[in-house]
Amino acid sequence: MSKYKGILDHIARYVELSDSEIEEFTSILKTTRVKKRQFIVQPGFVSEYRNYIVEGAVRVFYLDDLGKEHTVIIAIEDWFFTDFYSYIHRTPAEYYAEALEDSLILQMKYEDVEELCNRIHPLCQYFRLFTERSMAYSYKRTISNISKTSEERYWEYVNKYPQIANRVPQYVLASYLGISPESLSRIRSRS
Amino acid sequence: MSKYKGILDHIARYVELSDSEIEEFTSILKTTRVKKRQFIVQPGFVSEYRNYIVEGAVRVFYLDDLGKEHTVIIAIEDWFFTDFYSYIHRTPAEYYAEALEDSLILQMKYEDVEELCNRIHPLCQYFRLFTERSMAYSYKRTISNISKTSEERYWEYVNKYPQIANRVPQYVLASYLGISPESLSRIRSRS
DNA sequence: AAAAATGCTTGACTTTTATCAAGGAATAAA
DNA sequence: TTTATTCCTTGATAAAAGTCAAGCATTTTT
Repeated sequence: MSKYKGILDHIARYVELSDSEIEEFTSILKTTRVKKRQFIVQPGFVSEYRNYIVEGAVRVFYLDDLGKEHTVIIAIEDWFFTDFYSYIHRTPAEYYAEALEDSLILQMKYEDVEELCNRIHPLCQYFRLFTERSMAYSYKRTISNISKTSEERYWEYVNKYPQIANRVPQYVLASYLGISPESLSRIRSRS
Repeated sequence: MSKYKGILDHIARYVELSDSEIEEFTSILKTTRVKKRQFIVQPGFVSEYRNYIVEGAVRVFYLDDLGKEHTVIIAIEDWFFTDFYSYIHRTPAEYYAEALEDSLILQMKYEDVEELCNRIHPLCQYFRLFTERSMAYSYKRTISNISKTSEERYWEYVNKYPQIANRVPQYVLASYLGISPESLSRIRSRS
């Protein structure tokens, strides 16, 4: 099965592309394999790509002044990731993107995406609609962060993404939820 | 000066529309005046519109089971607001949008926006690019929420939006930052 | 101008979560 | 299979923030 099937299905959930448009789109995709613990994005370098995960798992995290990690994105198959601010504004990244497992990713360069979105209206629609949905989801996470207790956020995540919760290290999940690893361990033990 | 100037300038920051496209776009805008404390969106009703503030201030908040308010958006002139999840998925809203001041807003219906985005490529580009920027910003807020102390979040907000911090009630700002009103009062007093 | 409602502050106390430190379990490397 | 490394757990303590309650100040309403 083509390595493009996943991403093309993803697009097809929103818009219909002609065969030639599909061909144009797949032609900008760069296939990359990364090993566990490898960095795909690093502070100081512009995040050139939107990345789609065909197989594997990746996280995007921020390393603060005290050396603590704060995870913004935990992504598995069929998810996109990048340092979005860096990608869009063409400024040096502030985050790391790190492979949590050996992964196969598809990368599309900013300039190529913009060029295609200018030319291909349905593709522009796809990114618009998909980003709007991501935005709606992002508000939900914000509400969760400002209104729920650590314990509530943990169980909410486990219910929503049971497969991910068991797949990534606990300290990664803790740093995603804004909880110390010790506290997360205690939350899990009392129940 | 036209009440449309602000929103048209906003669009012009991203794309160029022809006169007829501008005409088509402005024709879907509904002008609404709301009084302070009036609700523009309420739980149970679908959030039909994307709302743009010409003059005034609005907040979007969630009322939890314990009766506590959690503010997701504080918006003033030249900002958009809606219950994004409800607006996009056409499901009943979970949030309130409440005018913090007497306000003048421009409302565009979901169906009209979709129809125009289908027909007018530059408008689709506008919403895509703008939403992507909102998304990049949203990640910053997430990082702030999971990695910073209440005090840091407060000063970060005051530095970023000094005019808003002095314009909205303190308990609104507290509920936006995920802090109790009492704690915010104490944070302000020690400095 | 008086009364009511709203918003802010402060104190005392409680709860939650973080921190520091040590040890154990599991996994990966030699 | 032994040794390292990584990850998780647990206990003791400290810090941060929330809660409850009362009072004051400001604005709005009558």
